[in-house]
Amino acid sequence: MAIEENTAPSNFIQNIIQEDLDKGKHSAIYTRFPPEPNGYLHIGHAKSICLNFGMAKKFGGKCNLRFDDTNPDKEEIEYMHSIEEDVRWLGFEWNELRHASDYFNHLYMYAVKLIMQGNAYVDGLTAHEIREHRGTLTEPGKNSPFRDRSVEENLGLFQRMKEGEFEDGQYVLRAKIDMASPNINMRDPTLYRIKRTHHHRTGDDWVIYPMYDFTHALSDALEGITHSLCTLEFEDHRPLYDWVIESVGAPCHPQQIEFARLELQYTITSKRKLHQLVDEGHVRGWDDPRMTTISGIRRRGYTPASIRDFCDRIGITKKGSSIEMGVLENCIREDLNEHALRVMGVINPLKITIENYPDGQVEEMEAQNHPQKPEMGTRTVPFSKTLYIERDDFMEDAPKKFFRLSVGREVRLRYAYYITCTDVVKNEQGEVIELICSYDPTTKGGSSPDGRKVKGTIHWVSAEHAVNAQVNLYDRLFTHPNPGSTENYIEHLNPESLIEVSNCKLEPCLSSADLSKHYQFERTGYFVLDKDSSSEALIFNRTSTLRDTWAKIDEQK
RNA sequence: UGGGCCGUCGCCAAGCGGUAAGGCACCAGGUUUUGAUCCUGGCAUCCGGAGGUUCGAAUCCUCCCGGCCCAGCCA
Repeated sequence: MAIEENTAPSNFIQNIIQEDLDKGKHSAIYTRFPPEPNGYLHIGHAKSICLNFGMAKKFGGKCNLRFDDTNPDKEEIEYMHSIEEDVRWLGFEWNELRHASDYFNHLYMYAVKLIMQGNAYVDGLTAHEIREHRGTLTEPGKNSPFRDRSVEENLGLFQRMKEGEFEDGQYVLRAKIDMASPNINMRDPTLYRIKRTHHHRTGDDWVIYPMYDFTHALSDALEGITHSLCTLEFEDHRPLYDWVIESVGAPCHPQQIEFARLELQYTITSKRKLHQLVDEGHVRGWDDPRMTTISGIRRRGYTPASIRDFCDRIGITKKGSSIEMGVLENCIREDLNEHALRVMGVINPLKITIENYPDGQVEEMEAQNHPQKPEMGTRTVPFSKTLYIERDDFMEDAPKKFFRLSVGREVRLRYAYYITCTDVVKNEQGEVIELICSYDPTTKGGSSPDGRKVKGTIHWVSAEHAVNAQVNLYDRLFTHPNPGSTENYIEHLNPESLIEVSNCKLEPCLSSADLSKHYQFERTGYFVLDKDSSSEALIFNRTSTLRDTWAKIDEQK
């Protein structure tokens, strides 16, 4: 843990904060993570969470969790709960939990102040007309005919907007800035709109709701935020952010700093598209283990530490970039290699009978829970005449480099005996359904007194003692490295992103697995119990495979 | 094309005028009762390109090339 906290490389935001602290601009820093509660958090949010909470932690400052709940059309309580759960799961605790809606009264008064100063006006143009007046990227906009209403008239109209005298869309409050600004955000942006929607927190108290640019800047200022960290697309909004704060004379002026959002190859990190995957049933919910939502990743078996490590490794810059999946996979493998209990599980069973092993005999073989960590202890695994091994560990016409089982070849059964395959049993279709083997009784525990070597060691499970389970094998959700950039990303869904395998044979101790334990099924991958699992029907999710150099060699042929 | 931002190894990323960190990936070898782990070594004479300033530039200046973002009463 202590090591983890110190591995994050420096980044430009950290440098700015350090400098502000050194120069005495601030005595302590205050950040915030401000999601809109309109969906579940994803891996991209994790980057922002780790940055905001991480900077506060590093410099002994504070960080708030604030729900940016100014658009009741899209927001729900359910999302707020999931967001809180996800932030906590990642290992962070907020200083205060706030909502932009906490400030609705305050915000309204600031708006009135702007009007009185002549910095805002009520516009009666329709949305369509406002768009036409805005101009284009290369042409300046035109002033609204209502731009020069008197302060009194604006005040009256704005109050009547608040009191619900008008229809939705009939009027908006706009900042009076500059319709000819080369920055389109400064062409008299909308500050308030009329929206008769029930708000999940303020109920029907309001029929006017403040817009993001107005709300966000002032919420930051009201909370005493020192560094307002957001993503690159808000760069053009910074002049407006500053304008709002300066114009209302807010108590402090937080510094907005933008960084690049996370792009992860072969996935999607857009709330809208994640919504579509869920709504159209392409996945089984927000927490489907194939989703890169925090809840999906959690169900898949990723650990909070591995996600924090990932966020540290990818860095913070202003450069648009796309991270390879391998980085994320490496993070979880590194963590799980360290902490996961080793067990044996056969995903695709092939029966073997050891003909020279006594009928009915059962031996308890001692196995280590972690070969590099004796302190993690040992367990016993029952061994008998009839076993299951992995189908892939047998090959009829095996090449020389194949270190596993084939007729006439000897391998080691992990923690048990050396066995040699003597015969193959096939069904009418010619498929191998059973192997006949013999064992060497002098090799108990897996080493031979004569010192002879075997190249391969394979895992196994005693047939009569095995527990049955369903195992879900996951692969990347998309076959395209950047599905979000394609015309129709749905077309690029990976049809093999989930393979459910039933009747897997696991060693007995797995019957007492629980959600908190991570396992390595030796030689096949890291697994975790699924939340839908029950003692009658065990279900495991594959978090990740192990690195597989054999597969790589095999592929090259 | 008006404005804003960005360009250092396949993917990330340090570097802030003194002569290219690190991680992932990849390659080669060693250890190993997981073809896992672990260990060792290799992997940019070069920093989008061209000029210029300087004893000295990825770092400063000029021009050019390429990419991303902005015209919601979304955030």
